[in-house]
Amino acid sequence: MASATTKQCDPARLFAALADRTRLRLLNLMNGHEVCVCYFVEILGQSQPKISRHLAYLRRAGIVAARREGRWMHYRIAPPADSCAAEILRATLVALGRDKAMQRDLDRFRKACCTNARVPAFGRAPSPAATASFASIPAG
Amino acid sequence: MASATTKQCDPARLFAALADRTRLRLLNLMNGHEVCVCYFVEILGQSQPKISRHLAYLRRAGIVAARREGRWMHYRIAPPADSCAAEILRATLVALGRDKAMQRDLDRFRKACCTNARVPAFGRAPSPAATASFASIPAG
DNA sequence: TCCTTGTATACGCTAAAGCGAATGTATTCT
DNA sequence: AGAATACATTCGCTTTAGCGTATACAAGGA
Repeated sequence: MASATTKQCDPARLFAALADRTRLRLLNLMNGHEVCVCYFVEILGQSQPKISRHLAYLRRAGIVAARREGRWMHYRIAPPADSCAAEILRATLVALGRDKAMQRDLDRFRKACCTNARVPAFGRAPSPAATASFASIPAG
Repeated sequence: MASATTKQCDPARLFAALADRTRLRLLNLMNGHEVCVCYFVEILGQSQPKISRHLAYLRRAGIVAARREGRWMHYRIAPPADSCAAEILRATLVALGRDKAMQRDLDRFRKACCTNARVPAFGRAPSPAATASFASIPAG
């Protein structure tokens, strides 16, 4: 209980975490889902270390949380303890939902989920599971 | 009218503008007021070029607007055209209002406004004028 | 145990951000 | 016109961020 005062409400840190397009794309994909790293790599078309580093960044910023399942790591959005930070993140996710490129990412994500077993890149990776979404986005 | 589609809704740019403590302090002071540069310099205790550069940054990001009055420049928060960006900015200002250091800045600002003519640093600078505030902050 | 798979981290590099100091520019005062 | 005031911009420097490449680690399968 010593660290109950979460103390991480420094807004500049939060904004620094959000000030990168790749990280915003990751957050957008995690909006409402718990996503495996291999999905990020496939959908964003970026190198695995790059994805991994940005996920670590988001994790250190207290925005996302991770869960291991065998060899796979699942990432999800973690509601910040500070209500103001949570509100900013919520507004951000809504804004991302309006971005064309972000919508295309989600389209590819949905398609990948359907054809999971058929896409070689995903191997035997478990399918993404739904989480509480911060902002409901009409699908298209 | 050719640039009616404001197009500047790139979230990463907005967050980059917000990802600096000095700029957040400036925005906080502008919340509800149109503020002269000399006030920023005095209250933040930072060099004038530094203040000026950060104000220029915020202006290029489309977050603040400036108005000249004789030798003085007044800066104010400019509501972003994009509603999502505006919402993020609003939430940000609310968050800043909870920050201790930001509250102290506002205290010093209010005190400076009262003793305007007596503080040498302000010379004959006009007093700040109220603007629509994005987030009402209880002065406690 | 060795090999493979999925992910994280370390390293070296390049580009960009932020800063202080100096200088430039616009406006007013005398 | 010349000096003073208020602010903006430039320059050189240091720090930091992001990237690709290579490597380390962790778990499962053979």
